[in-house]
Amino acid sequence: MLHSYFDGVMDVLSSFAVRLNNASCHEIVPVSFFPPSLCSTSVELLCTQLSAPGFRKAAAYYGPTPMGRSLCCDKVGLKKGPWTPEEDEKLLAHIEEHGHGSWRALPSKAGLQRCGKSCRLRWTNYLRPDIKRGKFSLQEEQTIIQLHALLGNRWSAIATHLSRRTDNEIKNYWNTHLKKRLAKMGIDPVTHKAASGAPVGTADDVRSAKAAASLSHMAQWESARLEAEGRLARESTMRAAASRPTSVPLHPINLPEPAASPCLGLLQPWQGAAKLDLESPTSTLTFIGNNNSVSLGISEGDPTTWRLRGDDPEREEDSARRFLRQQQMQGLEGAERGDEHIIGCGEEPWFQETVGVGAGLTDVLLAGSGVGAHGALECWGESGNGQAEHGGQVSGDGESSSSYWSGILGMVVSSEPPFL
DNA sequence: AAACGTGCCAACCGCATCACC
DNA sequence: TGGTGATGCGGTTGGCACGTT
Repeated sequence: MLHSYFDGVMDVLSSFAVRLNNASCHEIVPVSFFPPSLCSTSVELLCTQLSAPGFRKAAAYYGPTPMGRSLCCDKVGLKKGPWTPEEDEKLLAHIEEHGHGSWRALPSKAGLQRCGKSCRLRWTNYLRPDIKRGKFSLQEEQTIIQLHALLGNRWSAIATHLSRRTDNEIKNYWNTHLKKRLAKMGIDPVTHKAASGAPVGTADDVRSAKAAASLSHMAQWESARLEAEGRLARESTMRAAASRPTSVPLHPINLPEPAASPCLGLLQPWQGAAKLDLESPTSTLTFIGNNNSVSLGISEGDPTTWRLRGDDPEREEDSARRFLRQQQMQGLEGAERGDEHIIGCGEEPWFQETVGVGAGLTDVLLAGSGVGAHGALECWGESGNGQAEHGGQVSGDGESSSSYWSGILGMVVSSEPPFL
């Protein structure tokens, strides 16, 4: 049995005359490849044969293992670990010239002894030219916390709200910094609830309850808004496509892959929605309470400005009216009292211009809770190194960092996970 | 100076989902 | 419609850097 098995292995390997150098036995054949009953001497003997010219790394192409599971290309024979500058250079040069195309095919084309998966990761998490690196700003931190409260560990969705940050970077930052800080403050970083017995929430239960209600409502609000937006976006796209010459792109042509809409990104995890075919870096929704006039729009900031706002006022108003009715039925006051709620990426220039520094999701989250302005916005002051991060309502009186976290605390305390 | 502990982050792994046939 | 390969995503790990003892 054993004999025939390894005969089979050798036959298969023989069919691949892959000549590669400098690979040790265990680099070309995974340990799991061998039956546990095989003694180490036999393994070494077999390895010696496998290491012979013509057999090296051929196991990478071998099919089912004795366990019946096919081997992934990156399990065997290919280089792992940190990337060298030379490899980076090769990968960059190849992608700049040809694009990445099929990641699986890329390594051989680029002359890299890596699997496609590794190349993709290296590109998306490190080499991509539009990646922002370095210290996270307070605003980015706040955005991450807010979105995490809404989305949970959906790092890719969160990353779409933090332009130029990768999901991996955000995930790492959360795990190494933010989670610990929340935990220190007595907040469960998973549920964003006050941990039992923690000092959090003892000051003002009513306020906490309102914050929870606000956050929960926020999720519902966003869901309804996105539903309307998604429909509008699809319709607008179709209209735009029908009326626009085909040579006029929606997106800058030099963008290889337009960034997915953050807000549309939110929609998917919440509603399990299918992919929408419209991308924009944000969307805005404005309610003006007195006359129930509503504008629902999707806009994209510079340099690629195209607006759907007002494309079809009747339809937009219909969507928003329905949403307003829904909110009224839920006893929501915020949408009716003239507040302007705009959700988006707080760090984006368009966002700053539209709603002012420091506003945005936080406002919405805190609207009606009594926490808002003093809870979170005023405390956006200084980062750890003392550098002013935001021009908004910085207290400037030394509260800065601590009050910032107090604001976060007020926001997330006792909140319920959305849509569960 | 050495040993040890901790923080950090790039990279890996496995599963889920998508796309294509 | 099911199968298969490609890709995306989130959890986890390995190893380096730095601080502490």
